[in-house]
Amino acid sequence: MSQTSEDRADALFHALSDRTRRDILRRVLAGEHSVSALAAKYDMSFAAVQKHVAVLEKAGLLTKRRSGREQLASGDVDAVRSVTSMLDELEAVWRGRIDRIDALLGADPDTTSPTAPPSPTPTPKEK
Amino acid sequence: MSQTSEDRADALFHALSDRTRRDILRRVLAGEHSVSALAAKYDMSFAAVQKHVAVLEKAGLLTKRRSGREQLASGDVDAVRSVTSMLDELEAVWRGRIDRIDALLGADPDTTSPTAPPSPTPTPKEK
DNA sequence: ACGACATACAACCAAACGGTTGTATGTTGT
DNA sequence: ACAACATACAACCGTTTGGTTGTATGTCGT
Repeated sequence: MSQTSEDRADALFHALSDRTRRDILRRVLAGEHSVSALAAKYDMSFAAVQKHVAVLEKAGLLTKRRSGREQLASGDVDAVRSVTSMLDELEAVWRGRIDRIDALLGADPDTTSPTAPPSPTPTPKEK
Repeated sequence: MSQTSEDRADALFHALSDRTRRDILRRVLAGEHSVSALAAKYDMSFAAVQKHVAVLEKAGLLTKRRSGREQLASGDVDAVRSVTSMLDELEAVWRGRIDRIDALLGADPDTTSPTAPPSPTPTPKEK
């Protein structure tokens, strides 16, 4: 029921734990790519790549947009940033200042990030 | 055989993809804990927790140090930072600043042209 | 209308994962 | 010496993962 931040973290880190998916993510962060354009880059079946794209999409790391018969995928940099902030939280624990573990989901105002755009809360989704 | 950076990324993200392991990592980043002290915190067998610790150790996220009959684990914040820098690299790709990353991508100048901002933003980077 | 293309999805399979119990080995305190 | 503790590790088991092939549906160009 409750979409805990841990559920989301599970999905994000799991999605990032495969090198093909990380590579796909790099490409779609650089620009839109259709699923078949992506599939052409890898030595595996189209269906396999399609599954990888689906994993990334469910984790919120990319979004798809239909254009005719193609499905164009683009990376969501905010999701990447949300992972970064989870790691920053770990680093904060290391420094000894355990702010509030449950503040990990968002609303973390005092983030000393050099390029901090005002888009904290990642896309809420269900699983 | 030297493990490639992708192998290392696989291990790091996989290690972080389990919530119990993330919780263990938080604890050992805050301070040293013996394996049995960690195991006492979770509703699972000692062996299960021991396996989680081993996964974190193989990924380089924690190190163990023997003290008598106990094995004291502490988190390695540098490993956490290395993950952060991987994500920063992804964000750099998103910004269009593909420094030497296209070499990692395989250097296929094919579908790369969509959103290419010619903005030479002198944002500082660290890795 | 039709064929080639783009995607979606089900069924299947081997391997890896996350857990268990059991056993072995070393360490500490009495 | 010995019992309790701390750890390591093997064997096993059900589920998930990452891949395959096959089939179905929708879209574009001619």
